[in-house]
Amino acid sequence: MAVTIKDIARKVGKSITTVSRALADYDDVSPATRTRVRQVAQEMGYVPNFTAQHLQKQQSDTLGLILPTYGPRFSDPFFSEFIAGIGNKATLFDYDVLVLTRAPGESELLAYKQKVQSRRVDGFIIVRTRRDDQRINYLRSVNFPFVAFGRTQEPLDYPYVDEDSVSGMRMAVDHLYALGHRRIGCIYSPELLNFSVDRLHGVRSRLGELNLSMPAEYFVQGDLTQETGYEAANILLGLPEPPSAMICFNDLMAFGAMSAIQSKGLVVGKDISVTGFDNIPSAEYSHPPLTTLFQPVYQIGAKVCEMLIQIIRDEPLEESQITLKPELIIRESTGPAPLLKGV
Amino acid sequence: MAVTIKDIARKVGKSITTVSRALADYDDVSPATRTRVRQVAQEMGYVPNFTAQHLQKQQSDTLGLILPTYGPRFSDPFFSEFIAGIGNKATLFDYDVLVLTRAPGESELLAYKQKVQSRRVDGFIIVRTRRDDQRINYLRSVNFPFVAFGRTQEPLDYPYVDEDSVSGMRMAVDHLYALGHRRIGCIYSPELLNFSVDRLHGVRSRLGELNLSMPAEYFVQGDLTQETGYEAANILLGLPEPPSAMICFNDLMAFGAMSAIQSKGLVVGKDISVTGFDNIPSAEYSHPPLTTLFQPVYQIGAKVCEMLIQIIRDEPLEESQITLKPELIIRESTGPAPLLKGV
DNA sequence: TTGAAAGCGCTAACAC
DNA sequence: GTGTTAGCGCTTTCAA
Repeated sequence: MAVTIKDIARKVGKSITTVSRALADYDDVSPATRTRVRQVAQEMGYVPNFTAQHLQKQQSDTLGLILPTYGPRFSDPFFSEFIAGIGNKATLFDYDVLVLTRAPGESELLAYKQKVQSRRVDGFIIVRTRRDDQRINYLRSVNFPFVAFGRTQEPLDYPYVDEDSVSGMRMAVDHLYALGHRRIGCIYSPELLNFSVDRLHGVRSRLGELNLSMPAEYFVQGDLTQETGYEAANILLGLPEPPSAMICFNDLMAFGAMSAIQSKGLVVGKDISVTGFDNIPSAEYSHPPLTTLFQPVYQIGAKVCEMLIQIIRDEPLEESQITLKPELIIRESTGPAPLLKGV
Repeated sequence: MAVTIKDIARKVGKSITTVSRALADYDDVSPATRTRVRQVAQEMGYVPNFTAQHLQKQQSDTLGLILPTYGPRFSDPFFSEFIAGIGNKATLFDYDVLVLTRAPGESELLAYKQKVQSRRVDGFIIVRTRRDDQRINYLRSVNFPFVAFGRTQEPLDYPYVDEDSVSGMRMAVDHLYALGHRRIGCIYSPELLNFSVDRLHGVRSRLGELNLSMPAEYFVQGDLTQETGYEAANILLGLPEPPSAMICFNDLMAFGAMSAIQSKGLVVGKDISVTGFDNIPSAEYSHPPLTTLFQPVYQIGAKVCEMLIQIIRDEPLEESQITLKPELIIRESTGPAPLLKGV
């Protein structure tokens, strides 16, 4: 069985109190005792019992992350990178990360409540914020520590890191416009997600300023998977007058779109241009390499995690609402518009 | 502050013991008391304190998963799907999953030891087994519950789920052979990973039986990322006599390889054939769609999780060592060999 | 400098 | 059917 401070106390011939203090580096233990205790602890392979320690301290040193999973095939590289960012930073500060999976909705919210009330975690990281986000509403209402990746539609006062989707999308539009594209289609994501709305706004506002037409059928919704990107692109390609460029709301859908375009015998970056969002590692090695907006997901995960730990520890945040400018990475999936029309 | 059984006891006018028993559905509480207690608990929004409960029960109802992360850009869809499988199954059985990230090596092993000794988790799920796996050696040595996805080189007695890499690869070789390919290259993965060795063996053994030559330069190592798949394919393409087909040890590397081939103006499935392994969702929507070996990662995650819970609960396993036959999914990335040589 | 004792919130053996 | 009591492993007053 596991070694406890009792075992150490017995061996050293001191009380458990002394052992506890020696281990915790209190200054009221004699150096001799301290040394002896620590040595014996080492020898016996003592590791504090996590549960006991935390029952006493009334904290768990654990961060919660509830992944919004939809279907069973949940394979978005976005999340593994985000988890890596969180995990590595948490390790640095001696926190653990509890990862749950829930489909958005009632059971998801229940999981938040249950974890909060059972004191299972000290704080939450919220990912993929929704326009009106019940998770955030709840955590705010009970004043429980959390940091979100993303904003909500109403500007609320809570700590987050987000990218500036609007300006990102405006950059994408500008890039395509400069290449001569005048018919620009868009494969967007569910409007439940707040970034979808921002990105849509970015696309639409810039398109409008440039006096480009934006017929309703140029906007097709996907669900951020490669599959729906493929299908959406096929819909766009089937239009009487298909767009010469497609703005996709993430890289995965962009890959699907490229694939659909290529299946029709068209060349991406020549016949039809495609842009993505995220710049997942694959984006650099797709064919053709993908023009996309770089969002440092790993760093954002790390940052969000660090902020949360600071909040839990009651340390002041230098900045509690961070908005990052995405960077447009131009690769070969975008090129000059094939036929310049209406210039 | 959170409601405790003490609060309920006070309100109901009973002892905390009775409350505890009523809540736990013991049969020695009067129906009236039980009903009353439960109702009050409900009203007050009582949620048991996780830590206290588990200090007492000497278990954590938590499963550990330590992800072997290398660089910062850890974005393998394999893992998000695996996590989803584990997470959803764990939810079903009321377990939580603790996810850590560690680069393979000393600190990783230390994390295992630390979590075991602090009783932080009740069991571990091991992913991507190594040939001689220290994690497994350790957990076996301390007799701590775990289930692995994958085997080790020495057949050890521990519970696992694995795919039959050898026969999978033999199927891939056969498929290419039937298409007329005689020069078959291979983009493999680090031999530290046990499946790499198995897959290599599968490729080599079948190639040998078919009397096909396998020059050393036809075997290039990658690290399972798209990037290295791209680079490895370029090496193969630069050979004086490049292979007409490339067998890749996962889908991501296959995508990279396809991209490299296409960058050279060659057509995948016509000039050069490519196969993958995993069948991640993207495989169906790549261009061309990828011929690959299907490994049901989500289901494996779920299965491994379920087995672990059974072990923790001391329930008998119907089968403790499961080997799944991968299924060859033929798509357009493979086609007839361009020039039939040496037939 | 050290130890006894209380208590974190809960469960369970035992007595009534 | 219910309460008393002890105890899970640890931290932390308080007293010596």
